[in-house]
Amino acid sequence: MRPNEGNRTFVTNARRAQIVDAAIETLADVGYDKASLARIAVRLGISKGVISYHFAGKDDLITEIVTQVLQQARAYMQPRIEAQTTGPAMLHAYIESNLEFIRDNPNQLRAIVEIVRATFTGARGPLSGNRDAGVQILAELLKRFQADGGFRPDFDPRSMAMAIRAAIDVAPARLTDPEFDIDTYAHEVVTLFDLATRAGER
Amino acid sequence: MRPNEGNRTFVTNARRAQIVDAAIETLADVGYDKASLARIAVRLGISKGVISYHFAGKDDLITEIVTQVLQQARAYMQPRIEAQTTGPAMLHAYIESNLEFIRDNPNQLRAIVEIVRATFTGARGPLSGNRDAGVQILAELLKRFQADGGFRPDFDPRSMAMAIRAAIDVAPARLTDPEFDIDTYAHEVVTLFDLATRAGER
Amino acid sequence: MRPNEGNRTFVTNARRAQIVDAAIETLADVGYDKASLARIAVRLGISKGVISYHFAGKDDLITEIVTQVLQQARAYMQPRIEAQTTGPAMLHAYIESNLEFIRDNPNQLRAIVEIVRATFTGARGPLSGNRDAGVQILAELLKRFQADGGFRPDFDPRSMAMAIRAAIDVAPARLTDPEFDIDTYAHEVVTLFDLATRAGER
Amino acid sequence: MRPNEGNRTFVTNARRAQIVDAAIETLADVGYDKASLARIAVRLGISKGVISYHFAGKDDLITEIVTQVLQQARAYMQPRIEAQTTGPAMLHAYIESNLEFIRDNPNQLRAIVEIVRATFTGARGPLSGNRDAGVQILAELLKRFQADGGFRPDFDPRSMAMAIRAAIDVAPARLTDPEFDIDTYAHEVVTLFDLATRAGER
DNA sequence: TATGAATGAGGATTCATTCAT
DNA sequence: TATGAATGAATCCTCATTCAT
Repeated sequence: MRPNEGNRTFVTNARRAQIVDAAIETLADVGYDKASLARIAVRLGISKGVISYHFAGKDDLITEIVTQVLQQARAYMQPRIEAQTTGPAMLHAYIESNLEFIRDNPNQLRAIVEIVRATFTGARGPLSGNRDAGVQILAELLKRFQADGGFRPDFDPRSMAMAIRAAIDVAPARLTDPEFDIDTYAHEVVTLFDLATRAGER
Repeated sequence: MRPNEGNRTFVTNARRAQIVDAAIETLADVGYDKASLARIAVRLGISKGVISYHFAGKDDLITEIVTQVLQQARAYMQPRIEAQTTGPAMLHAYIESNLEFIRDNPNQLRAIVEIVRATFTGARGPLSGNRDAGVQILAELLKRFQADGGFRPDFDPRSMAMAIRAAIDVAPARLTDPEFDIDTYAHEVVTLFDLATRAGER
Repeated sequence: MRPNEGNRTFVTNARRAQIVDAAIETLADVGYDKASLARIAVRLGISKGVISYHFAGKDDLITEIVTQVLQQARAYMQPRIEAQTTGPAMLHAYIESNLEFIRDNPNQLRAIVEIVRATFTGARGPLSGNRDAGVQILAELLKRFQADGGFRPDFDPRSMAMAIRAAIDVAPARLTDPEFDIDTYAHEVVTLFDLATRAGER
Repeated sequence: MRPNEGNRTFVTNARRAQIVDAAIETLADVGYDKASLARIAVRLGISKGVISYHFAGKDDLITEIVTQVLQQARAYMQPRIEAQTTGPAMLHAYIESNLEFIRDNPNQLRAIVEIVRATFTGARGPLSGNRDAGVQILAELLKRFQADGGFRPDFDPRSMAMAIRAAIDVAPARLTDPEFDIDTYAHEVVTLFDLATRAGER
């Protein structure tokens, strides 16, 4: 019998975590469609069946990864963002905490990006629901501070949010490039979107 | 015997073009990994073998798609960009012509994005070489006009180029969203990067 | 250590009975090949391992089901049949008690039929031995009363027994059909085989 | 590309027939659930993929078998049955032609019986629609001649049809039993149902 | 007694590719 | 040129069984 959510033993949770980790590394390594259960199992040195035992199916595993990483990301970033009181400070914190989290969890993020991208096309896969949740949340934040006068009033929050998220989401894939310095990039992106959103005399 | 590059007949070229078109539509429709040769062949109403006959393999077909689309894109955008003499005008033209080309050739671009994404990860696949050619070219342009004083001198061209390309490359996937208006987006992106790069007293 | 037949505790026997019941329901529900140990365990809310603990294997469980149901069936039908003294009365009792037992124990019988069917083919499985025990016993009965003059002397007892058993064994599967009335069917089958076996002037 | 029904080549049809034959033998040999595509392929000495190439899936293959065998059976039996003008003669022809066809095509019939039985349970599988077509058709025939006075008026046609079909359908599985003589059985079954349905003074 | 955990074989299906015609 | 045919590997998944606890 497969362990259902309610009552999982310690060992079960450890195995699940192990499998999730291996899956994340595999996704980061070889991409979504090459990240087969077999490959993940090999990386762990276990049988394919173990994964099937601990997860209802590939979708279940993928969902778990997304849930887990997003939760970690939220835990890291949310307090930093919500601590800010002005629009520019919020945006600064938003971009910086995002890119820092990416820097410190490159595989996790590469995996997520792989999943989102693979899932996005054709509305298939286990994510179909919350796919541009990220853009929407950021757009709401921008709109709020725009109303407060913290930003220039004449930009479209959704377009701006899309551009910001695009600038962030592109980072995980670049991390393998030795010429890419994510801290420099973070500083540049913060500055550019500060200039792009700042209220004031022109 | 398979026709080698040198001497291709008219029919051969027509078939190749046909197959490339069908492949582009399929990629745009169902994504990279579901875009099997079988699916492409069915869309054309031909046998799978035809594709194998005209292309050395799937990689060859993919490469051809990329080559062809990039060439079209270049043909459309390059004159417009090179007609400009100032940095801001060049950037305006760059962003606008990119997004216009995307608007007018959504399938081509979705296909390219699918290919890049699938190919990017793990340095495998037929694109491994020129993967951030786009970023590099744009970075060069920015650097040039930065030297001329057309842009503020203190941004990192490569980072800026990455952010710009990210904002552009995210568009094809959004085109299916009925709430997404690419013209509005184009205008917003032009404005935001104009503000972000503009030289001058602040 | 697995409990061997000799000394089984009360709890062990209770568990075995529980498992047998769940297995019967599962077999009746989803058929032989979909009746996996996992499904049976889920129906009981226990671990798969429990079944493996109490039974040497799937074959052992199946054998137990057959043994148990056949014993119940015999207990129900045998007295009724043996109480008769004439051929026609015996046959009447045989058919009627069989179909009544089926009516009152539909799941048990559906399970048995599933097992027999799956087992029968290819002489594999745990039943290979006593598979047409039913036909043989009935054939003996017919032969006996045929010798006594209770039936027409010129039918082949084995063929007749096969036809009778076929008419009976087909009933369990029909029970789910709302248009099928087993009491009507019982009456019809009794009549038809009465006519078919009756001795006498024609 | 898979050959669709419309335009099949000679070779394709030959292969399909070969596969259908091997599938029939396999079904007859080892039963429905053990009759995997792999096993069928091995019997033919071909790759599993060949079956997938010629048939859309297992269901497609099964459906083809059923269609083909039923068509052969109909072609053999229908003229014989329809040539009769009286009820008893019709029933005689029905039972006899059925059992002769079974005798001459034992594997085909064993396969069909396997499929029907496996499919029957739980309304799953590719046959769900026409499952007791056989009973219904026979019931109609009986009812017609009953109305004509060719049979005794007081039996229930559906119950009688069920019993007759049951007696017939049990034969294929018995064919492996060396003690079972299908011609004797046919004669006995004809006689018994003749007695059971015959109109007249009693 | 019972459980959770793991295994490895086997299930159907899809795929890119090859080859004879 | 084009096709149909076949291959074999890889996909995910389900299963009966075993074993340590």
